[in-house]
Amino acid sequence: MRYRRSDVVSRAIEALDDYGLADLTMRRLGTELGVQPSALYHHFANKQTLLAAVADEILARAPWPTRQPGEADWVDVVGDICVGLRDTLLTWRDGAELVATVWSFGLGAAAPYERLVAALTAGGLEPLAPVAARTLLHYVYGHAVDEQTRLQAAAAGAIDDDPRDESDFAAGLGMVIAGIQVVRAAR
Amino acid sequence: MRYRRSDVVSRAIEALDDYGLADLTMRRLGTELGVQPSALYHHFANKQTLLAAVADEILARAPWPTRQPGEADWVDVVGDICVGLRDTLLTWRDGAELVATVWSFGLGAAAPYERLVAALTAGGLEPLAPVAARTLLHYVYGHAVDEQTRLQAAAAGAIDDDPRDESDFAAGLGMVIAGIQVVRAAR
DNA sequence: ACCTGAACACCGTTCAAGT
DNA sequence: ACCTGAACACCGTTCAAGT
Repeated sequence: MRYRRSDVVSRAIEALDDYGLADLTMRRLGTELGVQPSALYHHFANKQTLLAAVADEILARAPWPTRQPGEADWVDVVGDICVGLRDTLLTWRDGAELVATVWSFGLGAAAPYERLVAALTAGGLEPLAPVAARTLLHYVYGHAVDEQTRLQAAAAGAIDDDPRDESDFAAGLGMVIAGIQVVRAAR
Repeated sequence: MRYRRSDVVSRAIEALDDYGLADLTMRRLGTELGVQPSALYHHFANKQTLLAAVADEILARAPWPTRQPGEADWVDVVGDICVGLRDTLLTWRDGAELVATVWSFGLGAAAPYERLVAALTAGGLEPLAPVAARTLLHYVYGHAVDEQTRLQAAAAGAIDDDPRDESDFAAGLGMVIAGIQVVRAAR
């Protein structure tokens, strides 16, 4: 019954996918591990820290985009990052909500931001890179949270299923990227 | 000690501003009103419904933009709506988080979306209006949540104060609006 | 180093009963 | 119509003590 920090994180990801973020409690996770809830506080200072580790692990398991900064147009590299991020968020139940929250609180999940800033900087977007990266992330997280919430609400029968397909995400992403190109050209 | 639904909502807004969303509990709100927590369930089916009513009331108290659809360029009307929405969200503690969540769950807070769709439609943006409106809202909510979270984290001394001024919001908003213009012209 | 056991100070929600 | 009182099934977190 002796666990390492990484074991707890792995189990937490499974519990997230099985029960959802609202039911990912310290007590339930303890039960899942066959351990008292208080034992978790040996590995993590508090629940927020544990959730940050889960968000980071979700991002670490994401596949890396094939086209690298420098190899291709920044528009393609940035598009790859955003599409890949969205896929990863939707892979795990409540993944978008969790990662967005952890990032907002500044506790972790910084990888997508850093990758976007790197791609934009390599594309010569400095000094616009930070604003552009955050704008892209706000769009991706906002869209993914909406989509995931709607999917679950529909599954629970709470609201009628109003399906918006993947082209919806691509359309909005196209707008944001086009906007970045315009502001860049206007400088 | 007899309250109407609207009295409860008003008190809930004050409690939100005083204690924050995490501490806006049914029990605390009951105490605030001098009433048992169970009494609140006479006015609202559950906490989610109460929070939706609070979000709607926050939006109802927001000042309306001066320039109306048809009177001015859609770019200005849309800009007014987004700036006004951001101001309203930042006026109340955790306002951005609350309104964004209620909207995501489809329980309320639909006014900004409807106003944006109307402005975009009046500007001849159909059939792009719904995608454009959601993209704008994802940006505004994402940015406002970030800003509010950072302000509170800094106030609590959790993270160092890394101030980003209002021009940061305007810069991102300019990108999104420019992107909408591009996609429109490309059709 | 890792965990137990017990406690503290809370939650949202239900429901019979009161006025 | 609006509220009380009591209960149910939970929370996150702390901390002395065990191995």
